[in-house]
Amino acid sequence: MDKKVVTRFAPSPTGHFHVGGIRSALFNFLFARQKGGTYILRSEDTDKERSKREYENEFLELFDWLGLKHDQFFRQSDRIKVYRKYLQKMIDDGFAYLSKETPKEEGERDEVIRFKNPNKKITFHDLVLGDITVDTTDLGDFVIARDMDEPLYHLAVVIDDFEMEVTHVIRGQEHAPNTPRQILIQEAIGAPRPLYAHLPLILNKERAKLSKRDESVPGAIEYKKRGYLPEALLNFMALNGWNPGGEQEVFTLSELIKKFDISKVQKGGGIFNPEKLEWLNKEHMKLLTPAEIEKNILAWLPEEMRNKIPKRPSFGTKDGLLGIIFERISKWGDIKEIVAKGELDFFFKAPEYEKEKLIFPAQSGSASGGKNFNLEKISQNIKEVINVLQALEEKDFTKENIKNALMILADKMDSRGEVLHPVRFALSGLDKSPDPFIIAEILGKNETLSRLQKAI
RNA sequence: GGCUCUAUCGUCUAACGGUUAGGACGAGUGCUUUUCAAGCACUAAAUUCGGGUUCGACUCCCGGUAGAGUCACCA
Repeated sequence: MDKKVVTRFAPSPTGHFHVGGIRSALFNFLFARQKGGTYILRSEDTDKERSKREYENEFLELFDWLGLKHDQFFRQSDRIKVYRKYLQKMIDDGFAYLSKETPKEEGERDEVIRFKNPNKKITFHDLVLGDITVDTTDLGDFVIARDMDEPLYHLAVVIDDFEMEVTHVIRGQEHAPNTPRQILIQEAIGAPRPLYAHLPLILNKERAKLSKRDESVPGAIEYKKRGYLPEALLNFMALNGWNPGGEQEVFTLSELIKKFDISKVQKGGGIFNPEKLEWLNKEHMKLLTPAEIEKNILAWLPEEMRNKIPKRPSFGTKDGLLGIIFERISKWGDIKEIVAKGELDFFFKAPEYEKEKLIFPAQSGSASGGKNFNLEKISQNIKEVINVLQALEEKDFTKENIKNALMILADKMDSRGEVLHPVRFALSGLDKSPDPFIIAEILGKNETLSRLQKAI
């Protein structure tokens, strides 16, 4: 029988968590879930100077939002006694020793604990990279602890993975060169060697590793703040450096759990592509139920709009107000942007505009152009529109009926824009807007007629 | 610089000795009852370079080149 799978993701709370870490966490999570194993989250805060609880809280919030639920949680600063025990044993067994030092930098001790390097070649098998051999002689007798109560990263990691019975160490490729020294420590404390899988790095546009200080790609929690969908982000991260083989690109978390295959992980690093994330997010939004979409759009709308929103019968449909907003965004946060640009204002109050703008703009390249039209002609057209719309009953004031009525008029003109544009502009006050029929329906008969009247 | 790793369209990737080298994002063009958005269709776009091995190489081997990572009393 195989041992029960145990994976772990071990971030250090020394800065804002970056998106690259999401994928490491995700792959550990996927692998454990798929194998019915355990997924451990471990906060590596042995560096007292730089570790901050606020950063830990940040990634805790992030994983909660993403739905990457861990089975166990550990904090290394809670385990100092454990490390001390192993440290003492290593010293007793001659694998480590106290070393007198001359401090080179401020804060450095004059006595540290060094690992007695046996200076040998270590070969380990990597599930992604294959066999890797490194001569550890270059490492020298490296420092494993400042003192008995201040272990350093490599020591703490090895002890924790051993005690927590971690079977698979899945982490970023930047750790690959460090692996041999961790193996050395394992051998010294008699720990079994876990299976390693070093993931390709996620790079920024400059092809450099994503880091906590990177400005070009925002910190992970930003994606929550900007209204991305957790599953979309996860889906996107999964597809950077891994691919199940088919042509499907949109996956839910449970599909990812089923399809994940560590042998299909890429070797080379991949650049983080924000446009693709944007597209994928929209794809996941389309998977939401109408009720979920309504709830989210309403939640992201400013309060004053939310309270005054015109709820026509068409409200929740593709051609209703929600539909209009939905097709213009690819993440919830975009709502704030279109609101800021004033693109929604006309639904809430009659637009102000210069009357000349009612004139259908001359088509570029068209010989006849729009010069023939003047305000009188436009005014005449709008009057006819009003007459036609008057005839519609309040209950029949729907997109289809309005369109049928107006198109008859529009088709009589040299160009449909001669009537369609002034109507659209009178209703919206914008050069670019949804089509006039939809706007009219959303506004309702009274408001539509009043705005047209005003235009005249 | 030493060590380690990597290399298919601009980007993410498929093809694990035999394909007109496929898909997606993005871009461009066009269509769709004015515009915008959305949608649809089409187009352009890649095997880093040399050598081998083989009937046949994106695929295997060697070398060059390029890129990345790592060499802390950080993780």
